[in-house]
Amino acid sequence: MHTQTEENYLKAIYHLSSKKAEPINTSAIAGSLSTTSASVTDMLKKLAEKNLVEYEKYKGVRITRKGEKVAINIVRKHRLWEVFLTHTLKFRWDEVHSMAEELEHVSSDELIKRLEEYLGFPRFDPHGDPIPDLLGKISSPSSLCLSDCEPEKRYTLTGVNDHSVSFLQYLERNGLKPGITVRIIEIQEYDKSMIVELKSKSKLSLSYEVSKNLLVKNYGE
Amino acid sequence: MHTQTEENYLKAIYHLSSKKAEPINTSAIAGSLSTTSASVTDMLKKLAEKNLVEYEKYKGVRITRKGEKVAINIVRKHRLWEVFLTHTLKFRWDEVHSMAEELEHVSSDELIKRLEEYLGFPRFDPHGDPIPDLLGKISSPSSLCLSDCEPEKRYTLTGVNDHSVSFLQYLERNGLKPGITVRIIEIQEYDKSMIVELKSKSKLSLSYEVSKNLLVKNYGE
DNA sequence: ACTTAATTTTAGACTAATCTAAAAATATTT
DNA sequence: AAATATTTTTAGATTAGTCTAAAATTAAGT
Repeated sequence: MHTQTEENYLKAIYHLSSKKAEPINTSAIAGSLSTTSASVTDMLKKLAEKNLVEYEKYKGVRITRKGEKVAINIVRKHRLWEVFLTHTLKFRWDEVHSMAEELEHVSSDELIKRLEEYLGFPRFDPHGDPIPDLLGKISSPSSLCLSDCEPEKRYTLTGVNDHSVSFLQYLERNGLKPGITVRIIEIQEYDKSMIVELKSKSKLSLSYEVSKNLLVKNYGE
Repeated sequence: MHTQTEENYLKAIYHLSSKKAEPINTSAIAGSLSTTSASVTDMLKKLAEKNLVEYEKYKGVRITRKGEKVAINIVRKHRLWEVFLTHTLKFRWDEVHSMAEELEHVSSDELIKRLEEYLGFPRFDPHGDPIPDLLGKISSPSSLCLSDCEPEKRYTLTGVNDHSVSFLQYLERNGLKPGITVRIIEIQEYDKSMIVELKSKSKLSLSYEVSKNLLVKNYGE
């Protein structure tokens, strides 16, 4: 259907579109794919030719409905494979990204349908990101940040804003996995760091930088 | 490590080496990869450069120890993914080949180790072909052909010689899956066709062409 | 052994994706 | 608004893989 490279460009443009305002400029895409602006320009022409993006010289690019459908399907595959790798094969959540980057390009849609069914139609991947369904519908993830939460209450960890391996490994080392419950003991005024208690009764100090990158929902919801 | 194309060439040369006598000639490789002899020649030079094959102009090619290691690892991945697709995701055995052709190029060796463990260290794929272990060791598959078997005895179906989709679908339609038991009722002298009885007591006539392509072991062994 | 046939390799060209360096367009600063 | 800086695009080259058509080599047939 489309080459792996085309799929990676579309995925990058799709992700950038949901963060920054459109249109997306060339260098942003080059940055997120670790390539040069010259290469991006070439590819944008090709994608525009196929009606996957709307591109005007020097004006940046926006993804079309058609391109978005392709991108969402890649994201869907990526996140389902991540669930498979953590849930079925017991990889840690900081290990799965690069493997899923390869698996997401395996073409069969029937394969991914069966995988989804086998995994029990999960709605979120191990990092708390929502998994698009067969029609491309995406349930909205929790948008509540731990940094905006109140002392004394309990919260369930649902996802992260920072997907970097180093952050995920930091969480892993401190027993902070998705699904886990924390109770905020107190918030320090001077640096906004907070002390939380885990289920195991052990206490943990989280910097503002960390709590800002943790997504939660109210306990019991 | 190696490109997908290089891996496919090595796999083809490896498979040809186990069927025909070495050295393997250019057109045989071209045939099995549906490409041209010119392309094969180019690739052989590149593989020879990397010490993956021994190649001498006009003399054909033979795979090296190093090349064989790479090829066996691809075969290992291919067959483990086939087990996953049939066993875990419930695909029919005639459906899995093309998907496994893509999955076999996913690079992570750790992934395949975990998959093997999850599947319970299967020794044969759904078509009865042996799965190389981590060290490249391959247990020898059954080499007993149903066409060489005797009337009145019972046999367990273990594999096939012909891996074509049409043959596999023929078997599927007639309830002939690996693991199934058949009893030979009689063998016709004039065309060597045989009548076999399945577990369900239903009788089936198999042409010599079919029985020649079915691998079995003695029931109970 | 000599001619013909088949196979294999080279030569040259093409596509996809990439790069560097230079040119063009846009944005920013004073 | 002119000068400078930044961004983006073009131009030209490179690598991997592929092809067709022609040349070189090996094999086969009489």
